[in-house]
Amino acid sequence: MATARSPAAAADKRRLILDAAVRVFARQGFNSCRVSDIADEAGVAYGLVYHYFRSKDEVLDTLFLERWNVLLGVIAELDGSERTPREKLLAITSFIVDSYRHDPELMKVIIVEVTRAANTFGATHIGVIQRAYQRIAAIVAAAQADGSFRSVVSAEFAAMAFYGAIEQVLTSWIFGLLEESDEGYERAKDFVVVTICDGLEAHSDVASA
Amino acid sequence: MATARSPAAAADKRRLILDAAVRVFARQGFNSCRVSDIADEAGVAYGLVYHYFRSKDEVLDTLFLERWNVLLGVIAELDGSERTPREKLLAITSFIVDSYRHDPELMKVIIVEVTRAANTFGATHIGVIQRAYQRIAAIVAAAQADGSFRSVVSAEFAAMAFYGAIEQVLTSWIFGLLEESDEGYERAKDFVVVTICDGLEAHSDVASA
Amino acid sequence: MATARSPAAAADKRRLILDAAVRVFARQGFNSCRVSDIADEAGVAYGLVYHYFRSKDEVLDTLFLERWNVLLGVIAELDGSERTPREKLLAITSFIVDSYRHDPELMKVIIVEVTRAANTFGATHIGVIQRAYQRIAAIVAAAQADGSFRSVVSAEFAAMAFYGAIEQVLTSWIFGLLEESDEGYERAKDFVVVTICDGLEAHSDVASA
Amino acid sequence: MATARSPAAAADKRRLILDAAVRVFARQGFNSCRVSDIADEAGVAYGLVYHYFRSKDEVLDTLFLERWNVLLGVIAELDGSERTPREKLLAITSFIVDSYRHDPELMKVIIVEVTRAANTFGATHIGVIQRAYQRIAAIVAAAQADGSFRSVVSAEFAAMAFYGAIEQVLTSWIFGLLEESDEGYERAKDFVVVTICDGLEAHSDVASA
DNA sequence: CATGAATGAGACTTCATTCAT
DNA sequence: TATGAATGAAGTCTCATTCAT
Repeated sequence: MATARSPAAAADKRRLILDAAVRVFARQGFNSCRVSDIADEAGVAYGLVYHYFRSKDEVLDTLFLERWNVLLGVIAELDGSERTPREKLLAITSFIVDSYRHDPELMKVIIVEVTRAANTFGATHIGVIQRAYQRIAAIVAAAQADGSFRSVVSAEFAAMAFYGAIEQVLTSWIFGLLEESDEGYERAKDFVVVTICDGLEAHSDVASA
Repeated sequence: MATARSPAAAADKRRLILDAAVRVFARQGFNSCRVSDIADEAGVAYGLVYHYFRSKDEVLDTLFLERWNVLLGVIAELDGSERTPREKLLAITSFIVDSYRHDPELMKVIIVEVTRAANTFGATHIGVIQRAYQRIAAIVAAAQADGSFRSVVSAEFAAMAFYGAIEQVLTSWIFGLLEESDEGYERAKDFVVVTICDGLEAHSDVASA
Repeated sequence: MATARSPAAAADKRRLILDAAVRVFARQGFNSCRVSDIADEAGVAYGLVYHYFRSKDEVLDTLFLERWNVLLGVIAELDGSERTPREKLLAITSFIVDSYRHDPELMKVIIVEVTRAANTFGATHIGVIQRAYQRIAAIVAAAQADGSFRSVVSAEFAAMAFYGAIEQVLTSWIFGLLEESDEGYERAKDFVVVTICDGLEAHSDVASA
Repeated sequence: MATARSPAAAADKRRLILDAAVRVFARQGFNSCRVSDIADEAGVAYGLVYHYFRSKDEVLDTLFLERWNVLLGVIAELDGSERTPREKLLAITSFIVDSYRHDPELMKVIIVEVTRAANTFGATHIGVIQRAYQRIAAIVAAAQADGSFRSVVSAEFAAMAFYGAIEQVLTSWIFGLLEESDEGYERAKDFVVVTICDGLEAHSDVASA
C-alpha cells in the first residue's frame, strides 16, 4: 500500500498503460480497440488513461515516438561511426530486426498503425518518419561519394529500397508468412544486406554489364 | 429503349459507387469516412450502397480483389512468357508502377488499407496477397535454378525484398515524399530492378566477394 | 404462360401473397419480417405486394379481417340456432379449434400479432374484436335469462373467461407447450366446455354451496 | 457526503431507467419506441441506458423476469400453504389482479410484449413462463388427488383455462373493454374463481349430468 | 400486371471523453 | 491519484415505400 502510492509507482502506472496499449493495439488494432480495453489490460480504471494521456491518439503517438526516436538515435550514431557503408546498413537492419525480436508487438503497432497509415498517424508523424529515410540516404550518399557504392540509383531511392525490404520482412513475420526463429532473424539480416548491396543476379552478368 | 434506366445503367451505378469509394477511401481513409460520404461522392442515395454491397467492408473487399486479381493474372502471364528473369521483374515493377500512375487513389487504398492492415483487411485477404509473393518467388526460384540468379538468398526472401522495395516507392509517392512525374515513374522502375538485381555496391567489391 | 396471365391468375397472385404472408408472419413475426420476405415466399417481385396492398400493415389487416369476419358470422349463425347454450359454446370452441387445426399459422398470426397487440393492430381492430366477445356474452346472457346458466357472474365476464380459456389453449399449442394431435384437439374442445360450464370442483361441494 | 452522486444514487439511475421503460413500453409498445424515448422519459443521457443494459431487449428481459419471478415465488409459497385449492386459486388471481391494479403499465408490458410474443420474447422466456403454468397445474393435480376437484379435465388443461381467464380479464382492462374500479377489480377476482371452480351452468343441470 | 433499382428517414449501438467524488 | 458513472455525437445498417420501365 505504502509503496503503491510512491511517486515511482505513479510513474509505473503510466508505463503500465503504455505497455498494455502495445498489447491491445497489436492484438485488435488501434481502431478496433476501446480505451477501456487498454485500461482492462493494464488493470486500471479507464479514467486513468485520461489522467496520463490527453486522448487515445496520444497513447499511440507516445509509443511511436519513444521507439522511433531510439531508431533515429541509432542511425545517427552509426552514421558517425567508423564502419563501412555495408556494415552500417547491416547494423541498421540488425537493430530493427532485433527490435522486432525483442518486442514484436510494439514493432507491429508501429508498422501497421503508424508507418503505413497515410491518412492518420502516418501523416501526423511524416516528419520524423522521413528523417529516418533521409539519414539512411545520407549513408548511401556518402558511400557513393567515396566510390564504395555505385551511383546508378539515387541515394534517396536506394534508402527506400533498403528500408522497404526490411519492412516487408517484418510485415511477413507479422502476417505469419515467414517462419520466426533465432536463425530466421539472423538470416534475414544477412539477406537484406546481401540483396541490397550485392543484388540477385549472378556475378558474371554483373561483371559483363 | 436506350434510356438512362437501362440494365447497363443499373450496372453503372454499382461501378459509380466503387469509383466513388476509391476517391473517398483515398482521401479520408477507410475508417474515417462514412458510408454517406461514398454515396454523396457517387451522387446516389445512401441506401443504394447497401443495395449493391452488404457492408462498407464489402466495398473495400471488392475494390481490392478486383485489382489484385488483375495483378495475379499479370504475374502468372509473365511467368509463362519467354522473358529473362530480370525482364520479368521489370515487367512486374512496371505493371505496379503504371497501375499507380493510372489510378494512384486505388493503389493508395490497396496498400494503405489492405496490404498492410494486419488486423483487418490484410488478415482477411492474406491468402490472395500471399499468392502474389509466391508467384514472384517462383520466378526467382526458376532463375536460381537456371543459374541466372545467385542462390545466396532464398527465393522467398528475394521476392519479399523486391516487393517491399516497390511498395516502399509507392508509399513514398503516397506520402508525398518522392517527386511524382512521368520521368520519376520510369526511373523508379529501373531503380528497383537495378537495386534488386545488381545491388548497390560497386562491381569491384562484388567481384572480389 | 397463357393461363398465367389470365384474370384468374391475377387474382391468384393476390391470394398467393396473402398465403405467403401468413407463413412468413407465423415464422418470423410481423415486426421481424420484411416485405421482401413475403414476396420471396410468394415467389413474386416485392413491388407486387404494393400493387395489391397499400402497405405491409394492410396485408395483416386483410388476413385478420378475412378470418375474424368468418368467426363473427359463425357465432351469429349459432346464436340464432336451436342449440342449447352449452352446445353453442361447444360449437364456437369447435370452430376456433378446427380453424387452428386447419391453418395453425393463420391462427398464430391472428392471436400473436393482432388479438393481443394492444399498441398496434389490436388497437386498430378493437371494434371488431370486441364484437366477438359481445356476441358470446349475448349467448351467455340469454342462457342466464332462461335459467340454464346461473347469474353469479356477469355475462360479459363469463364470455371473457370462456374466450380466454380457448385462446390460452391455442397459445399453448403455438408455444409448443401442449401436445398436438387429433385426439388432443377433440379433448381440448370438451375440456373448455366442461371447465367453463361445470367448473372444476367436485359436485358435492357445488351442491352444498 | 449525502450528495446526489452517492452509490445509492447510481443504483437509482438503473431503477429510473427501468421504471421509465415500463411507461414507454406500455405507451408506445416495445417495437415502436426508441431507446432515446426511454432515456428521455428517465431524464438521463442516451448512452446511460447502454451503461446499465446491453441492449433494448435486455431492458424488457429485466423487467419481465423481475416481476415474473415474484409471481413464481408467490405461487410456490401458496402451494405450500394450508389453504384449500379454491383458496389457492383465489390467492393467485388476487395477486395477479392486484399486481395489475398496483402497476397496470408493467402488467400490460408483460402480457402484451412477453407472455404472448411467440416469436420474440415469449420464445426467449418460455421456460419461466411455463413454470408458472406448471405450478398452477400442480395445485389442481393435488386437489384432484384429494378429491376436492373433479378429474374430468386434466390438471394441466385446467391450469390453462384458469390462467387464460385471468389473462383475458387483464387484456380487457388493457384494451379498455372492461370498466376499471376498485369494485371491478374485486369482482373480477371472485368471478374468475367462481367460473372456473363452479362453472356457469345452473346446479340442477350439473347434478343431473 | 410485374419488376427491382432507388430512396432516405430512422433505428440501434458504440465509445471517446468529461467530471464529480 | 484513481474511479467509473454519465454524456451525446456519430456511425452502420435496415427496410418500407416509390417509381420508371
